[in-house]
Amino acid sequence: MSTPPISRRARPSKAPLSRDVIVRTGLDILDRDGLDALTMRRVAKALDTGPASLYVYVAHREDLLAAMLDESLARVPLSSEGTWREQLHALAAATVEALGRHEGLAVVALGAIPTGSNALLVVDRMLALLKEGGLDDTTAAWAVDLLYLHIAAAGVEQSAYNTQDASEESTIAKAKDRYANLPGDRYPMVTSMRQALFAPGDRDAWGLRVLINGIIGTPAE
Amino acid sequence: MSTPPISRRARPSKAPLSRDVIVRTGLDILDRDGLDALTMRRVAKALDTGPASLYVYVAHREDLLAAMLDESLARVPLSSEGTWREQLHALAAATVEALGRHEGLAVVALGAIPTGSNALLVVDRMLALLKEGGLDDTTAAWAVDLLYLHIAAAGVEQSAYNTQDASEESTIAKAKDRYANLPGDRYPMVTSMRQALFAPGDRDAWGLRVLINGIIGTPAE
DNA sequence: CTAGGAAACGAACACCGTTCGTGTCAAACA
DNA sequence: TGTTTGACACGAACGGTGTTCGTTTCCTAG
Repeated sequence: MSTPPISRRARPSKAPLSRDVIVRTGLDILDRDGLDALTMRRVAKALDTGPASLYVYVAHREDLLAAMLDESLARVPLSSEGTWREQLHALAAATVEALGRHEGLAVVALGAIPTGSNALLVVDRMLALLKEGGLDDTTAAWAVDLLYLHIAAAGVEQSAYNTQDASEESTIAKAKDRYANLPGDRYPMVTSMRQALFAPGDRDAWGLRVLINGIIGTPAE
Repeated sequence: MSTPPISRRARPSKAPLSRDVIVRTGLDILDRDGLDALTMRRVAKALDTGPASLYVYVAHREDLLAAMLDESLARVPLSSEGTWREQLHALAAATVEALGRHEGLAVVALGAIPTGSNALLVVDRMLALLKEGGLDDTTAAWAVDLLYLHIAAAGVEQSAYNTQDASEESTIAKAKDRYANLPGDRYPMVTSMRQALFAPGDRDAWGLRVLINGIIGTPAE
């Protein structure tokens, strides 16, 4: 194709590139088409440019993902009403939900020590609430570690569940099937408790209650 | 190159392909060179064949990873000594360690309902121990959910820590640095508790104690 | 000894992340 | 005002990737 080099002056004033618009565009694509679709080329095309241009603002794809993670953590409400327990529960639940809303982002948070500025705000708030609950420094530090790990993991789970290809058979239905046809002698408990395993209920809230109860009742060392 | 088509008869009796040898070769490569090195081409080359040949036994790369995950779960000792609590703790810790030994494998376990035959054995044993502890069906079911989630997440963390490129500066040291230079007014707790946050200690064991204590003290619904 | 079917394979497709060198433009300086 | 400069944008390419297709090879069953 012989596209003559159009002066950018002539074009209808393209919005300038910046780290922020790249991150936001990335989140758009992620939400619309999933993690596999989030390629540097795709982001570049959405911004009407080539992939090379992105590398001025972003070191590599992982860097972009980390920035997207922190951006999506910006929307977590840091304070709420109630006792410190209720506030901690609400904060954790909100963070899980923020992570769960974008497929694959929570995985980025999982292996790493929180470092983004918004992630650190969440951690800071958590520590404050734990201290308000009367925990000593060591227990509070370990607790925030454990909570953050759980939050990231729960976020992964939630996003995996949210992002079910409507086209293919539900993952849960498949698993149910598999559990139903298991040899009862090799897996006696799984087989006999099949019903309870798949029964509905608010497991997320229960999990957070378990963690908080356990933290309160288990001083470090 | 004019390599004349050598009849396989003439070759020194290449070991035949099979799902098992592919999975084992995959684990070898993963342990030796990391997740990024685990490409279909690399596995094929290690087996002295082309990538296309693998697809007879393996549906796609993810399928291979899932098979590798279950294979590495085969080595988890399912029973030990002590009270049901101690046994549950040991089982969970052993599973975390098995997952943590192979970089990136735990991530595969994270989003999914356990379905592999070895994963199911672990789940079955956990359910048995929880029932031995006197929990009702619903609580035991939710507890195994929560424990499995934690185990997978802890495995990811451990493998991320194990797989530190010896070449580059330790991730922990970098985080310590970042925490040291944080604005104290924006992150008061993180800043003031910096010491406790990075202090050593057996956080993994504490985390499991927290979970088990919490489970015992938090009946479902 | 032959026919059939499963396994292995070579080549290719459509992408990917990332880098390099060149071009362009707006602000800073003379 | 004219010129320099340096940051940004971009086209093209490199060296890979997972996966598929059509063909060839080989073992086994008749």
